[in-house]
Amino acid sequence: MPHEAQKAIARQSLLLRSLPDQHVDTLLRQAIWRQYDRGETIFLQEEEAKAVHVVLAGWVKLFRISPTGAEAVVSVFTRGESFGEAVALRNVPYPVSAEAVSPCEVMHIPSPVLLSLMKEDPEIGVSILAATFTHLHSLVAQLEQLKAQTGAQRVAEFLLNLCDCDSGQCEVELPYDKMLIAGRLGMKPESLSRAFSRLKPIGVRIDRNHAGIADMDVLRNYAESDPSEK
Amino acid sequence: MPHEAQKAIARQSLLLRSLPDQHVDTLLRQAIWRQYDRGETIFLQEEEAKAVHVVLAGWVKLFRISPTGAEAVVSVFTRGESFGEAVALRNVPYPVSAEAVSPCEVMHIPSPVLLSLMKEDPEIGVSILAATFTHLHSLVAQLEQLKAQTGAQRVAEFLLNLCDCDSGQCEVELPYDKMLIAGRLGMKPESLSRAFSRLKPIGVRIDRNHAGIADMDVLRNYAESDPSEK
DNA sequence: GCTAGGACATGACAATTGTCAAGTTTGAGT
DNA sequence: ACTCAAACTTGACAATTGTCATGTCCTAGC
Repeated sequence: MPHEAQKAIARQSLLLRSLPDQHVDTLLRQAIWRQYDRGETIFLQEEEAKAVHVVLAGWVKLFRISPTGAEAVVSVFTRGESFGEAVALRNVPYPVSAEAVSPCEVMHIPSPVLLSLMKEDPEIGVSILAATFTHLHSLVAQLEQLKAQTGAQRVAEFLLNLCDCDSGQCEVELPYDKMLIAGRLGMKPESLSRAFSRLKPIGVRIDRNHAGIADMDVLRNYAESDPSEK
Repeated sequence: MPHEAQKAIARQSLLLRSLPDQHVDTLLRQAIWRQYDRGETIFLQEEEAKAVHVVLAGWVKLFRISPTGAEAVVSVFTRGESFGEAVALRNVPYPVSAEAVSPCEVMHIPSPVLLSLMKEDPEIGVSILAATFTHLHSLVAQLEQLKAQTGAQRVAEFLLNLCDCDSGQCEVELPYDKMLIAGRLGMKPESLSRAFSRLKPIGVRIDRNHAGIADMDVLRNYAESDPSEK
């Protein structure tokens, strides 16, 4: 039972925004609208994909549990972002699990609905590819970060991506748990704490309540400088 | 001027093998067939994508140069594998560069050809999504490795994926430079050397000529065990 | 056959990160 | 207001990895 506001968010999502209104209406009409509590599972790794998911509110994490039991966070999505496109259209098992990390509203588009619409208009395929490419690109960026930057530099880049403004002093508010941030950046919570300590000398001040300020230019310079110069 | 053998390899690629023969013929007829020397660039990061690429022979690496100048290897492709699908169909710039790391034969399918065929048959879109999903999946697997495994464990998994057999003693042949393997696994060449040393006690013996043997079961057990137990 | 350069191995050392073990802070529930 | 658990910080220590330097092996080119 979606509100108009929720529909508006869905329409603005990368997945749907370039499609003709008529198709979007069709999809929204047949979508499933659900709420999730913090910690609730949306789907599990190896489960077969039956829908594409669009986050309308809150935060959702995608993660993998390795054979050793360690959790690796793959990505974290919020309002207007979608995931599971490539998997849903092929009836293959999810390579990751999805869990709400805050109270969430999520729209599910059943894959048969998407597939049948795609047969009518191949443009749908392009939209799905667009969303999938965005994910590919963000994974590639993450790989580069992990392979070529230190922990503190990854934190600096994470803060940069959080802010709307792109230069000068900026207010920052961490969107979720530091434990989750640590996972997302591929480190232990203790290392994240130390990374924040290292950023203090360059003017980053974020207290326990997860808010603070930082200078974007200084951060960018730090993130892009050679690790061996420090 | 493709040989029949090359065409056969192209037909077996993940990208084309599930398409009707008629479409494959159309694509092969309009494809561009090229050779590359070791070290030659196939395309550069930020360049606009004009084609999808299918490797017919040799090895191609995709990599990014970070702002600091460090190179991060994203993936390495060989015979029957394709790349650039999601980018080519959207006229966006490549997020990575591509370079031949051995003498190569590569087939290029111009994106307009693919796009126009896709309008006739949406099934093409599904094939492209299939290939794109494979890349997504492999990037996710790589992220998990980097975030949850030690260097030596990543090497063990790399060796596992090289072999056809899945248990017992196996012959292994490293497909390319150790420098490149190190990049692919997110470490320095020196660390790779040390990782190989650590695998010696569990029966992995690979000499300078890049060939040797290893026990798959022992390797799998090593790769999946908790790093802290060692 | 000789030579030069690149790939690779190894040792010593420094920097980074994980691990373990305290302590503090915070917030939800009583 | 009190309590408890979880999130977070910090310190000490160990393990891993990067860096630098050196030496060996292999190969392409002369």
